Amino acid sequence: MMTTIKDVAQEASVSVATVSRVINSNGYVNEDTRKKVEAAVEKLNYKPNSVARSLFKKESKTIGIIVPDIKNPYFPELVRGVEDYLIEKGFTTILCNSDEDPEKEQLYLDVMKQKYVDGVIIVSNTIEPSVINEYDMPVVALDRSIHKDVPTFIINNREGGRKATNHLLDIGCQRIAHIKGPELIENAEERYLGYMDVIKQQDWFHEDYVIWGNYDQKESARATMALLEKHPEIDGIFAGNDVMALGALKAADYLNIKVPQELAIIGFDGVDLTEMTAPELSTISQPIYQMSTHAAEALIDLIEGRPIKHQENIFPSTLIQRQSTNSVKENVTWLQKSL
Amino acid sequence: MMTTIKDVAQEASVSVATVSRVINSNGYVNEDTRKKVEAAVEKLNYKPNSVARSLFKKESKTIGIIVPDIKNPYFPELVRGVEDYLIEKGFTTILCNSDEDPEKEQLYLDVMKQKYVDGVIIVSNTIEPSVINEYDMPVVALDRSIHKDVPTFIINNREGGRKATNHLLDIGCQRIAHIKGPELIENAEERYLGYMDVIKQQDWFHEDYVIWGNYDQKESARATMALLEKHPEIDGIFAGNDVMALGALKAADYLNIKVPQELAIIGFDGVDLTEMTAPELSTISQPIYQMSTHAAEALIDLIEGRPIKHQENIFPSTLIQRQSTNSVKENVTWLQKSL
DNA sequence: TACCTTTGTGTAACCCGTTACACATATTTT
DNA sequence: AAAATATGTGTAACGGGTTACACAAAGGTA
Repeated sequence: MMTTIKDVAQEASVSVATVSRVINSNGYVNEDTRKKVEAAVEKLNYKPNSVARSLFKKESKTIGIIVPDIKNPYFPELVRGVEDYLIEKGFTTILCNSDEDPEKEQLYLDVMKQKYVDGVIIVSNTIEPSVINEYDMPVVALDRSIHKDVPTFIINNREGGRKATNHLLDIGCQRIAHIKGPELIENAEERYLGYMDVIKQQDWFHEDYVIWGNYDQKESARATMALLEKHPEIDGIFAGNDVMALGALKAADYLNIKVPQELAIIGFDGVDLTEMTAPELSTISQPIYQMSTHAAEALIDLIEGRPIKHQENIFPSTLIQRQSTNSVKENVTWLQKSL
Repeated sequence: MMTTIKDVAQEASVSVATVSRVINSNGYVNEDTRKKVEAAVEKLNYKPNSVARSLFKKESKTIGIIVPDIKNPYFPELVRGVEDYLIEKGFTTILCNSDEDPEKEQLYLDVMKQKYVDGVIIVSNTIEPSVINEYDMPVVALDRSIHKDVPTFIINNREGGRKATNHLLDIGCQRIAHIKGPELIENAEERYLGYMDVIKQQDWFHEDYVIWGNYDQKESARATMALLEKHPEIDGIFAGNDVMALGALKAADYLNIKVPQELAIIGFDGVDLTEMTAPELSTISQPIYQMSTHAAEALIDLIEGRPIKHQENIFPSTLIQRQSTNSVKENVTWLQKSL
């Protein structure tokens, strides 16, 4: 059915070893022989069988990426960056949704190990470093750090938290609340600490001003409703991610509080969503695509035995000011720009 | 390094054939022997090497899914449905972003063929049926049909288009425009035809009322701006997908047109996004997750040689009415429900 | 000229499972 | 009791590549 290396060898009247040498460009091959073989390959439309090659070489030109849930708007861009980079380098990408469940993570790692997957990019805060060790595969951590021995690609979340909070102060907010992400997720904690760094010097700070949104829009909206009803003095909200910021926007809309005139809102991550709403959402933007291609690049370096330049790669975040933190609703949006 | 079937055989003092019989539960194995082998497997923590198995069996327990772009909000849910179903059945999922480029599609198919990928789920309107034929792999088409010989999982887009348009009429719209998706995409054409089915009987219909949004928010917003400025009589818009509906919402906001009081907007697809905006977006919802698990199920049936029940699987769409098509802004949202 | 190195190619072992086939013993069937 | 069938297990070929090793011929060096 499929043409094999034997067929090509026969067609070109050489041995399989020679064919192998030609297609892999290694060892000595006479110029005439090479041409004969290439002609045979062409004629028979031969494509080497990756599985056979994998078996011998103990590699698969495949990597896995484990994310909590591809439906979370942060991850498609991340995955896209990884996949784009890898296909370019001749690798295919296996997608795994872990739901932050350590058992699922291990199941995926088991399967991948058995398939000789060459390496894994992991977004996780539940996985134990010892587990990774056990599998003895190249691993890099993306968006969330796992252990100092695992090359890590993240942004400075704490500084981002400070940027967001300072921005709200800069535009004149007097009482700033924070919607915090899940307790177990390190980046949520860091963003919160960034907020605290700035806010703890303010004499008006009140512990009620930190609410809990679980990186979920609906929970965030409910919590924001409760907050705004109890503390109508709040005039600025820094949400730990964009989805929660949209929840806050929702709550404000429901309570007929005008954004940004009466309440300024800023999110975190810079997902595409933030440009889609009205008002458009200010955010601390992560270079998601860049981070992911760099992580993929590092993984390939690990796989191919090259030294990793930096174990810890911290990318800069960028404040993007849009309508949700403008005191006058007249800043330039993409819609205006394009007219 | 890794334990192999030989190690297990030695540990249990049996042949490799017997070990293979035990782990695959086929052929005759004495109860005592089985236990001995199982103990050895346990003791050595043996996991069979999938690559060796693949080589012999010419199968890989891996499938591919080709989507235009995982960043498009419609696809994460689709991919999630497929992945969830397949991991359950012991298959892993390779993700491919084609950007609707036939060359990329072929590149992915080449790679997958070489890796003995067992089957492919394709979302494409560019791929030629002859190409699929060439590869001789199990294929199902999802969201977009390819050819009548390829099992297809879609919704009735034309009927959905009619539903959307009729809904706008039902709530009292007098002049209804349509934002059409890309010309080459069949489902965009169908939704447009559904709109026409309803609208062509109206004496007020004007060809200007159909504008072109390319399934893109920004293009849609621009086109809508132009439309509303030229035709202020428009009081209802049916957008060919949710992202374009958000573009229309954006345009309305920019022109200070109140939604839904002055302009009703309805989208198509039912992606999560539609619940996130304020106002929440009415939409013709697709059972995305269901469709994708059914497609995955059919693919497995094909792979394992079972007959496919239906070549063409058309799922029902559902009208979801939310704030963007309510003449009074008081319908129940998830935020209210949860209070 | 004798010896060494480089070039060129084939044979066969190897990667690690699966299974056809052979063979032996146990259980039924007639 | 003989024949037929079911049960249990091992040997070795196989899948389709890669590469160590052997060997031969050509080119270079002293």
